[in-house]
Amino acid sequence: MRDSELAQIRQLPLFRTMADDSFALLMRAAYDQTFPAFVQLIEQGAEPDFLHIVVEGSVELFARWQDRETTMAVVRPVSSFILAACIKDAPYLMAARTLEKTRIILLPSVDLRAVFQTDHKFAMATINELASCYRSVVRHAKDIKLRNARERLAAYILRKTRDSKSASFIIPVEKRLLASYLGVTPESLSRTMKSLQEVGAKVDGQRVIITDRKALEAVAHPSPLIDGPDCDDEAALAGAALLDDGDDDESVVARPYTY
Amino acid sequence: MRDSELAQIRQLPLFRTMADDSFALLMRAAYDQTFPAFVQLIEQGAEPDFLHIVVEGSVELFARWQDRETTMAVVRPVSSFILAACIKDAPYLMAARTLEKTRIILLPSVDLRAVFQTDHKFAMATINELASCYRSVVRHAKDIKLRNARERLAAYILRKTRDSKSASFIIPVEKRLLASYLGVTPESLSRTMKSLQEVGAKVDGQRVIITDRKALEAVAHPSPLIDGPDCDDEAALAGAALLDDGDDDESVVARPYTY
DNA sequence: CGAACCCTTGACAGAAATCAACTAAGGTGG
DNA sequence: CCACCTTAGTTGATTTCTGTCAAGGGTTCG
Repeated sequence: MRDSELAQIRQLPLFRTMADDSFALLMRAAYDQTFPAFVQLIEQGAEPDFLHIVVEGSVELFARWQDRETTMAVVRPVSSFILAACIKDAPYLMAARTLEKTRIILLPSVDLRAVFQTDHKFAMATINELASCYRSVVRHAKDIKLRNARERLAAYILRKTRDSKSASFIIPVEKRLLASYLGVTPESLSRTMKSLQEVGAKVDGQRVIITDRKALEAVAHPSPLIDGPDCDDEAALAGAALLDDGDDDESVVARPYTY
Repeated sequence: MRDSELAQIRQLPLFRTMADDSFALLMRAAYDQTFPAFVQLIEQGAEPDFLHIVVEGSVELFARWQDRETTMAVVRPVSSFILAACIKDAPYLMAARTLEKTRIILLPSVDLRAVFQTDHKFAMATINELASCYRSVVRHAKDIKLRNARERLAAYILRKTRDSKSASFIIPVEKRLLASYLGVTPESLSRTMKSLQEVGAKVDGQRVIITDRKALEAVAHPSPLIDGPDCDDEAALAGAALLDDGDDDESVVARPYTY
């Protein structure tokens, strides 16, 4: 593995505080692999062999049931995913696939479990990571249960432009994926998007332009208790991730789901 | 606080493995309070002062947005809730109210944070607890996003009778609350319940009787990746909780949400 | 160029919410 | 003890939202 990646991983909140030799031990058996686009990395129900860390590219976490699928999150560099399954050594609840050519570091989960048995700092970091992830899913569940499709989309748009000066942004994923994340069909998303033109959001291809933020806010009623802290972008779908440690309600960007 | 409660709490997975003096320190400043029914214990957005442990009675965790409410979980003895908020020292994402006369132990969250800085065993237990809670919410989100109301209800009924010999059970909460948990209106639940008569589930007041389990399964397609491990009951809404440690996919009963 | 795929649009169907009325059970107070 | 009130639950009528099915436009890529 290249030193530059190693350094980058070392700076992740999860690994930053741990002892040098713990880190070395963890990385000793690590793999560094690059996958093409649209490769399924893990299947739900499988046993967790590795903690995954996205170094370049992006990964979709999704869930399947019968013939249906829903995307739960998109993980971007540099973040880990499926931490919880690795910790519990229990079957993955979600599946994962690359959305583009993606570079992943794979840490054997046995090593992971061994190391946080001995390295208290690492255990503390893990606690923080898990608590953040937990809160992320709770917010997602609240979003889905409390708002309708229109309100969710409006809220998403506001999240994506919250702390940027700009009144427009590029949807960072295929619209069908955004639809799935928001819990609607692509057709519904398309129509809903159109209907938002009357309340302040125009769409042009992958670009969304906010024409009336106040009006949008009147629809979405954004709340930090659903949309996350002010500083962060949509953790799950936007998320350039973060070398920053902070609390999920104070950091620059909250960590995406970890599963 | 009475010794019997103390012993019971000590046996919780979260506290069982920690050092005696850590436990004593944690309990030193603990309150033991009994609340009447329908008292709001915490409000969403508030700062977490105490980790709550339900000793007797039951507590609803719910979320609010605009004029809407949705119940996220019901916590029963002996379980803690709002662990994640206490750890992160970040605002509660959910509110909590008693559903009946309820006895609660309150542990100052500053003590909590202090103790797992020093007690590695406790940190490990916290990691396990959080990972379980995380997986619970993921399952809830999957349930909501992947199944429709009818399928969710059928799955709920199957969960409630999964490992019992009996073909019937008593709905442990008001139906309106169950409706909210399942993400539908009370009217919808009532109608959906009725519609399930044709596929194997009769309802008589608070009692649900399964007349054709196979037919119900054909609707619900129960899966451990949504409905939880075989051994457990619906963690959130059923949950007599558990002095058992186990992994959420192996224990007798998974721990409810912790927030 | 054609095939495949994403997105959009339209027409329609189905699911669930809303509004309203009614029943039944439990509690209160005369 | 009974009239009265409140509230949970049910049922019916209707609207609203969202999904489904089908078709067409636009892109990309081999």
